Amino acid sequence: MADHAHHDGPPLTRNQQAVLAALKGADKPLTAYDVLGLPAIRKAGMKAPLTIYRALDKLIDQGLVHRIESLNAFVHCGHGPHDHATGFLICTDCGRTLEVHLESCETHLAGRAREQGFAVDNVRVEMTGRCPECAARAAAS
Amino acid sequence: MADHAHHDGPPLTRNQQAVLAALKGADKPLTAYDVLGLPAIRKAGMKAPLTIYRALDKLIDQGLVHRIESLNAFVHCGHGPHDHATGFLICTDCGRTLEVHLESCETHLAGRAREQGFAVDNVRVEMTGRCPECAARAAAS
DNA sequence: CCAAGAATGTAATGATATAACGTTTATTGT
DNA sequence: ACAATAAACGTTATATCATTACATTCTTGG
Repeated sequence: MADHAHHDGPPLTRNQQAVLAALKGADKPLTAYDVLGLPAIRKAGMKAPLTIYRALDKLIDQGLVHRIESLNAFVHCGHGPHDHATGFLICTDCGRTLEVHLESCETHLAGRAREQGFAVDNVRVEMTGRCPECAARAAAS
Repeated sequence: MADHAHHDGPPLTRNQQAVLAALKGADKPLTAYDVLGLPAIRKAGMKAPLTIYRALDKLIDQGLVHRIESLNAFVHCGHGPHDHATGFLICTDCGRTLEVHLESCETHLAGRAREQGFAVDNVRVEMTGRCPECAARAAAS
């Protein structure tokens, strides 16, 4: 099996692979400096923030990683590349995020924009709240 | 007329008034350091970033100002305080933003979250693209 | 007035992100 | 294969965004 099973962009470089693997292995979004601090990343020889940001930029271009604006953090896109808008559910208790696809909503949102004469390129939705586990734990207490 | 016509929260302090006035006078979102650099702000005696951030925090609490996450910038809420979600249309050419209300969309978005067992507190939507003026200018060239 | 809480001032620092420049590695055309 | 080009990378410094810590002043209710 190729090292880019769901992916038809250019093959990933060593640095890009290392950063993508780091995000895949994390259970929540990581900042660039979080990534930089990981042993596996240091082992791969990456030691400057710019190295991480460059890899992240490419991964984002290819749709393999998303940036969570309100956290200044990055998360692996579990659904593989896709072209419709995505939303993120961010748990304020545990910090984990869930990605939701917004096929239908996107049309609606972009429509609200078009009413204003605005030509939309990109839609980002971030919602904070409690994930099922944390909501349950809070209810139990 | 009182100095808080559409507003029933606590009266604004001098610093808060100065920062709010700065944002009202700007034609696009300002960063905290943009605000700090304004002559009117220096005249008001504010000279440290923290002073600006503290005022912004209070204004945001009261719904008079919104933070645009993807710009790390702040904008006056032209609609007065409100409790439904808002979206921002951010022009990538001129940097101006338009605020749109998402009464109907919010339900939809929160519904997508609820499907996942997620209890949503807060919804933020940011869309990038071209404003009517910049789209027209681009088409003309 | 006086105590309590909120807001502010000041300095230092922490956290996030990019610029500038040179070198190395990969790709492409011939 | 080889040179030309482009992409990625390394290194250092720096720019940009935000908070901690602690002392002081202002406001407000008793």
